[in-house]
Amino acid sequence: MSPENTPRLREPRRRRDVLPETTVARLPGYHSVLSAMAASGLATVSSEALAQASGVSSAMLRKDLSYLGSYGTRGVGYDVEYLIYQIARALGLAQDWPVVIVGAGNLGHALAKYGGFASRGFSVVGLVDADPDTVGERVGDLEVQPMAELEALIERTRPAIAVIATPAEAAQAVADRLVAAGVRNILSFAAAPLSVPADVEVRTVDLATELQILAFHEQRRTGRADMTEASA
Amino acid sequence: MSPENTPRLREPRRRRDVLPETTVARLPGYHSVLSAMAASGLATVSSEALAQASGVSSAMLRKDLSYLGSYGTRGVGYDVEYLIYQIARALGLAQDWPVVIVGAGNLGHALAKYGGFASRGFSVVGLVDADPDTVGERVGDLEVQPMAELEALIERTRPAIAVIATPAEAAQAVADRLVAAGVRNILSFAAAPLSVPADVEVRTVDLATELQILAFHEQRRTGRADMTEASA
DNA sequence: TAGATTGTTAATCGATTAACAATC
DNA sequence: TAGATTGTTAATCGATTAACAATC
Repeated sequence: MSPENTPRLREPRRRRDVLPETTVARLPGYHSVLSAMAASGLATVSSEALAQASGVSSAMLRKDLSYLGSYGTRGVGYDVEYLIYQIARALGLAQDWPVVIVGAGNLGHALAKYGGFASRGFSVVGLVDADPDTVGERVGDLEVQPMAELEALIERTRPAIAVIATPAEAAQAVADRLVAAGVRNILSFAAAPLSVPADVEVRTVDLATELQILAFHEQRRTGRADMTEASA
Repeated sequence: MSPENTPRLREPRRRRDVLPETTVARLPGYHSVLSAMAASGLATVSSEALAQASGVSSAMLRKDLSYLGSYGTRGVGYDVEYLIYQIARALGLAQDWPVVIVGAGNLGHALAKYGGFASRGFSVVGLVDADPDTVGERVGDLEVQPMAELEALIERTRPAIAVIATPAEAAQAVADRLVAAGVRNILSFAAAPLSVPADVEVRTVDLATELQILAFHEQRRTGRADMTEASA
């Protein structure tokens, strides 16, 4: 980035292409709703209708789309196909991204076979596990590789993303090896804060925490005596 | 705060026990870090040390904890055991929450067997699937029930939370049935916006979207020609 | 008392919502 | 032209960070 005309002093909003993280997180949803609309033959859609179908407000939708550019027509709405194309381009949906999964337990196993990835442009190209009993097992058309092969596997397949599906205790060590091997994007299912260099993107999905958050709401709703209830 | 002197007109911050959603989402992390500390014999911890280990700033940690009450000692720090107890109480970790899973495909299967739930107070008490070939299959010590049994299962087990692990197309219909049967907390893995009454809590985890967000960053990092790069 | 560290208030930052001028 | 709807600006809201007085 920054070809020859380097920014003068401090650039006011870095480049032009910085989408807020919250916007990026919503774009896949718009894309999938639009795809369904296109499949049902819809040619044009208003921000109101698309927002409704996506479960957001129309103001937020228009704001989100405005970061991509001006692809709507006032008084008319958005061309469905064209908007699909623009969102796909922004997200990098055009290409196929190779993914390596570390940990072939229940979750790693399920993720490797998960159809939802392939359909959205991700190919699981490798699956490794520390347990010798699991190594060699066939999962879909992959064979579980030994942990020792991790670096060689990354070297060979050059994954854009690595998924950590190991126990929490192993997660940091795995992350360190992934980073050292050149991986810059990690999706972790381990309930442990990962420490990585600033240029590495990490997203953590902790399934038990998700349930915990819901349990908290349930507890509040049913008014557990020790928590709420103290009013006269 | 305010035991008998109930707030006059509009209460300024609803009750007293409203934790910001962001705070609730971080409490499980603090709890697990503290548990590890307790296991290693640590009796007391400062906000600085706990924050560091949890991957947040000490200011944010203190703010989060202050919503629960004043459980630290100035000049000293927090008593590890006591803080564990208070967080557990706030989150509802004391009790065991029954969970029903709808959809016994790759993901539902893995979730039913996932050890991370049991260890955090959740018991999977039922697993249903629409596919007659899957019904009757044994998963852990559960047997996959037919979809028609959903209401009866809920009636019998009274789950605090239901997990939707069906294809996106089926998700809304499943949610409707869950809500009608009395479920008030839903964790959905289906990439579809669910429409539910206001008193129903829904959390959506879309695995493909998580990868998509990372792919976006990878694309930006490697500077795909069509996205950025247009400057003179 | 001197040093450490909490709990809280105020400042900052970012994201969402509302409103409307531009324009099809 | 009259009606519809975008793209954007300004207002609001909420969450994070900084700072520090209270207090162990």
